[in-house]
Amino acid sequence: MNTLTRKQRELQQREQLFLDTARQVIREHGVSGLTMEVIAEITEYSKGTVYKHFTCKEDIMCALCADGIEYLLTLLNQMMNFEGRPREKSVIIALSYLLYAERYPEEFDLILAARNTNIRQKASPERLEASDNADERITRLIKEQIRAAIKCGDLKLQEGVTVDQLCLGPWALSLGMIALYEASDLISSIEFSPMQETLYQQLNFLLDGYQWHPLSAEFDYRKTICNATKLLENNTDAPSIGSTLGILK
Amino acid sequence: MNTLTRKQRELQQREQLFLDTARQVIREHGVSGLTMEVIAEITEYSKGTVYKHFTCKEDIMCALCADGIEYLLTLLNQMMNFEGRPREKSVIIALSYLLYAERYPEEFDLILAARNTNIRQKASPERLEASDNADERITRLIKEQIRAAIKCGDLKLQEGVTVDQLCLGPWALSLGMIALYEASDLISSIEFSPMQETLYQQLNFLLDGYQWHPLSAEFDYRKTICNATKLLENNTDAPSIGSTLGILK
DNA sequence: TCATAATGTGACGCTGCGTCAAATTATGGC
DNA sequence: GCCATAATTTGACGCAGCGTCACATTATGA
Repeated sequence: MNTLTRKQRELQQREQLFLDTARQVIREHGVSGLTMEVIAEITEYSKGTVYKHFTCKEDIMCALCADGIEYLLTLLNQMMNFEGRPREKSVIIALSYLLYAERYPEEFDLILAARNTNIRQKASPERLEASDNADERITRLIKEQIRAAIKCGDLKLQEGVTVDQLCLGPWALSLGMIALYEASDLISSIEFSPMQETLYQQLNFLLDGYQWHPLSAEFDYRKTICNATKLLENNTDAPSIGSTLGILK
Repeated sequence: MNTLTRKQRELQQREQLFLDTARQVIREHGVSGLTMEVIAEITEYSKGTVYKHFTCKEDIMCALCADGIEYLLTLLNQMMNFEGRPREKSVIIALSYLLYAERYPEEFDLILAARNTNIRQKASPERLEASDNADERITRLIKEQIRAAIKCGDLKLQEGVTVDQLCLGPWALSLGMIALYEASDLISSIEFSPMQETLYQQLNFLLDGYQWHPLSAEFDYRKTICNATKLLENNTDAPSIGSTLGILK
């Protein structure tokens, strides 16, 4: 029993090592620089061993993606403890997604890619489930805010509008905005203001449209953001995301 | 001179043939089913000839993407002739993007992929420019509506908000929503209502947030959509997108 | 009719994925 | 400590698909 758990621990550690290595490679050379060979070389294991953990490259990508969201969640959960109106918290959630993307654009490529049919078709069912799980936890967080807002009267569900749809709105807006900004060097027809600014503003418009109180005209969400951002920035650097080993500096 | 233009015409025709073939392959087998070999085989040319037209696979993907947007634009331009308030037209633009994605999900994968660094880095400068060009024309269309709305008093630009930012909002919302719905089978934590319904609703909220009149409570945009949708559906099937040859049914 | 230029071809080399038989290492009974 | 057996690790191998280029084919026009 003891032996077994030690083995399992070692396996888990190695898996984490592979993932950290993969993440590092992606940060340095982009998703296209990630190959199974490279992971094996850096970790000084063989390709075969890497394949004991992951069915294919796409499997690693999905795992990284889920891991990233998981990490975001730990940060968010910390932040959710502060006292504040539900709308404040919603804004923070949406923007933290963006902060993550701004800090690690290569990894955000992953988050977009992992929503792509071709990737998902190849990844193993277990990874997909893990990925789904991470998504679920993040949507739960958002939905909690919506429900809280409804409960305290800040928000009223209009006829024919569901909580799930309200959850999709800011999510889609953030995701789409990040995707567009990632490609902003390609899009010459738009003058791109700082992404944070634009998303903040559009998000306010959207939530104002929901009639989610306090409306942006009645409240200074900038202050909320400012505090939360500081909190996040202090934290993000600490450990390599998802790594308990800190092998990769 | 005459010979030269004939030659050029032939070249152009062949390029279109390659593109149509590639599109067809993607529709049938997804982006991952697209290989240079397959295109060569189907068209009964050799790989080398395909490479005379496109520098690499990513180059074809970018070209297809630009072509798709170009096609969307021709449809949109037709529709823009109807009498209507600027907000009506904006809603139509955003939703037609979605209709295109719903009809050809494989191709929408392309639109997402073409915004991805790894693809863009490989494509040729010329393709990127063509792609940028298509984007520009579509943003111009959106911005026209915004400016028209400002001019006729339906919309007032708030302090610190630019036309470009207002253009990014609905664009990001649509793009993000489509991306999320593409992955909806993976996301079990959300109950997905029909995508059109959700996007329509969220878009209304966003534009209401802009205080873009007439507000959704004051006007039935559903009717606008309904008419426009019919128009689009009749048209979309006619020619294979971008193809003047109609070789592929 | 033939020399020359333009165009098209597919065999080839390369990279990176994923596999699997063989080598290496760990385990546990004596 | 020794050996049989099981578990783990390895890297050579086969394969697919990309992109190239020397050669083959076709067009041009003198």
